[in-house]
Amino acid sequence: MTTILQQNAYTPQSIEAKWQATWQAAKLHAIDTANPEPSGETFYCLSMFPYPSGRLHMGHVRNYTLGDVVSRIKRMQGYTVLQPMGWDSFGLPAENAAIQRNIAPEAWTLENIAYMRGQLQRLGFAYDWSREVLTCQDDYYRWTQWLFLYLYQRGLAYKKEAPVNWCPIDQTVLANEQVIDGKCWRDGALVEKKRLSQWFFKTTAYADQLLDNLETLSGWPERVKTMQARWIDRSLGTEVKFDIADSDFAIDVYTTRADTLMGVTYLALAPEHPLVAHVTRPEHLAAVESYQQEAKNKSELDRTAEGREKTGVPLGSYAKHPISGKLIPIWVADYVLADYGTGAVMAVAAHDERDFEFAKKYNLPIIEVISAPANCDSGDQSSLSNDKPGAYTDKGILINSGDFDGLDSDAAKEQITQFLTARQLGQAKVQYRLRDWLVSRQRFWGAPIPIVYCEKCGTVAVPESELPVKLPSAHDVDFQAKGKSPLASCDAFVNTVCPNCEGPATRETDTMDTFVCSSWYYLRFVDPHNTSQPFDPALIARWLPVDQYIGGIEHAILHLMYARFFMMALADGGLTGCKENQEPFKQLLTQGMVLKDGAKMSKSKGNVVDPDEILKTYGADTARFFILSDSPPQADFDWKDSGVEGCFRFLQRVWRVVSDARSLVNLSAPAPSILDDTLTGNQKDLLRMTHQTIAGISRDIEGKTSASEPDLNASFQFNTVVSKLRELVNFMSKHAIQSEPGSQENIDSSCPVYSFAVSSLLKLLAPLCPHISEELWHRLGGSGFIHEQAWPVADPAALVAEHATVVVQINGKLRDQFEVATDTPKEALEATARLLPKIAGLLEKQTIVKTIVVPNKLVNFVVKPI
RNA sequence: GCCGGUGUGGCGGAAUGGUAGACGCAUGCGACUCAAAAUCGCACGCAGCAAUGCAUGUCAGUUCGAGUCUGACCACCGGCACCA
Repeated sequence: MTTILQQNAYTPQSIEAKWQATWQAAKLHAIDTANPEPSGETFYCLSMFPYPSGRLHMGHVRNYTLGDVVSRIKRMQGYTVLQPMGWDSFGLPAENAAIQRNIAPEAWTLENIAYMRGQLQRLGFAYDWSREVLTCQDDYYRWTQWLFLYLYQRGLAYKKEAPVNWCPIDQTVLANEQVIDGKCWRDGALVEKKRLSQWFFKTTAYADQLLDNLETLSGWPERVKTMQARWIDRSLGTEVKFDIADSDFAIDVYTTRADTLMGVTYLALAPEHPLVAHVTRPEHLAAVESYQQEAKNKSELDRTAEGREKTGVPLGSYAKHPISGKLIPIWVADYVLADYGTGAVMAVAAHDERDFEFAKKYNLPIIEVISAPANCDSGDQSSLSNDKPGAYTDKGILINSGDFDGLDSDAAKEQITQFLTARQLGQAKVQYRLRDWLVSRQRFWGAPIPIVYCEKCGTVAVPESELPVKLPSAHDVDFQAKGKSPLASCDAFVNTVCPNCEGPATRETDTMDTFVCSSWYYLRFVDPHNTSQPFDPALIARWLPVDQYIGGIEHAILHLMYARFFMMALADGGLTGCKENQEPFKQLLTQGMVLKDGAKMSKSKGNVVDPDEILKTYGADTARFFILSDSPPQADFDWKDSGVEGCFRFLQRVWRVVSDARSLVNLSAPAPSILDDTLTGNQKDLLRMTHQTIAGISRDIEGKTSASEPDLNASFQFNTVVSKLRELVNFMSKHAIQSEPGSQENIDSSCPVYSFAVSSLLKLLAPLCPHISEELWHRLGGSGFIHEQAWPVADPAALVAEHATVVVQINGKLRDQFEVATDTPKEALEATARLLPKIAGLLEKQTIVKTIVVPNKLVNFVVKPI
């Protein structure tokens, strides 16, 4: 039995648990993706699923609150909303726990998931838990393996030996995208280069599509698109072949400046270039080899350090210029990167800063072939001086270039490329910075790569019927195996029979990068229990792309590009329902970080806020309300304990304002009309205020659009939603009294206007604070769940105020103001303004040049002295 | 260096080209209370007793009117960086 006292106090903990259980029992958030409501449109709202690290942090709370509010609003607006949740549950920390604490990775992972799932439930998120997926379970990773084979069969997965990034701490290779400033993205260890045979996904096959499609993603933040574009970095240039004198070899170089071809004075090869060994003159061999060794010993970071002095040694051999036939010395220099272009460059010292620096240092000739256009006075016009401070790198007019003299750079690029192509000395070439995605990992806790090596048949794909290739038990592997996958230590796993010839064979022992698992989870959520295929393409056609995706900016390149690659590759095989369905995420919101008192939360600083503590003290509604309040979602959010207090106070006020009047409020009463003349002035004011709040909040959640330049990035302005809810509650608590009749000043709580205000408030608050609004809704006798109610719609007639404050300006400066009835004619406004004593005084001895009148807003007198 | 973003009180932040600082936090004063907490009320950009003046990173421009539009610059944050 609850006592009167308890009924009157706001005790979030008991309310929240009760409603969470009730909603779950009523399957309020479960949907059938195969049969969405016939009437409603679908809306797929997805937050990036978490890695089960142990417990939620405030970044999760912010991410998932944003997604939950969007989902709940869309549902009230009539959409069939899919909001699933799952776990990105393969990964290294589980393995480290196994090593350090002797817990099996699976046990550690499942324990964390159980705890974190409980936290998500206590926060009241409206997930359809029947769709939960764990990427580490074989009913999921069997399809990750299936998709690997799908890519393999389409030539998009291949194995090759290549210099790869090796992290000495994680004891595994890394993708290019996982190396930041030469260091491992996870632990900051200096990455080493190793030559290994590894599996790659051919992301470069989609380089153009990944780049070009960015333009269609109008719902993505500009900075994410820019980051991806620069990562892919397409450049259009020319490959030029240089024959080597007295040799059968030729060196291909890549250049974007074919117009400078006649200015080439040497060639430079990367130390790793395979031809170095073949074209070095015997007398130079010792010096070249020692230079190569030196380069090898330097770390990636050292080699690319900013402002480093360029070095190199000559090979003693010469190349023939493809047009002039002149002999050009060949050098090896470590400023040339082995893995961009052809690993060799034609050096044009006069027009490239790096080549210029190198030529100066080693006294190589500098030939100017581009002069600044005549109408451009920036460049140094005096020709061939030896003491130029630097290279002229802009476009210009060709000189010293024989038949090409006088052309401008753009025309020259084209004509020189044509000239070379006709003689088979070169060709136009597109070059990307993007590399193929290295997906092999020498780790245990990941999806095994479903490949078998047979002595007779070679590399053989595991047949679909034999999937999943299951991970062995953690007891049977040695996690400490250095430099190779722990799976290689498990004979029972390694030794198998060839699916082709049934002869002895061994399994691939590497597992897949966990980013492979997370590249397709948004597809599985639509059809999570399918046992015959990863997902039904017909369902994908209906639900994809994800309407709203929400997550951290740290995935701007990694996850978001891999997922786009997957979707494109699947679209080409018809697995996404139709070929056009090739982008996974229509709208993307990248939320800012959660800070504490202006600083990044970190364990070492001891300023981490634990969501559990907040839940215990204030409840989920307060936590949700606060994290939505102070900053727009894209900006960083500063967690302040006093701010949480303020939000808790606010919800207590809502509780009081609503429940004080609960016997008088009638939620089923029809909404009063603003035209009803029996309403008092104050009642009309509250009615207008309520409609204005509905209109304002509805606008804030649709994203900003200005008439002149629609901002297509829908931004959810939940911080201003919070402000508007506070204003409405302020207004209500100021004007409401409890059934004290006869007062004209205040609003009787029993009047229909008050009931309307209360029901609107609860509906507007429901997506943000689902528990308190549900509780109050029921206490006031509302029918059904509040989350099933229709989103309120503002009455345009009630948005017009009765009075307007008109501002009077003189020469644009504010001088006075007055109140008038709305829509008072211009002439009357001007006349009234002139007669204001203050204005009249100021207008003396002035000539009015012009008067601007904006109805309901202002009167501006433009004056000058007589 | 290149690319992107952001600059508004003590703080987080509001402002369809039309009253800059909504809403909140912090602070101060007052009411209630034996007292405290809670709650409620008032004040709160800067200078000034006031009238008033000055204020949205800086400098120009457009406009009757600019935080908002245009141009140049500065600062900070983020991404990439010897990419030929």
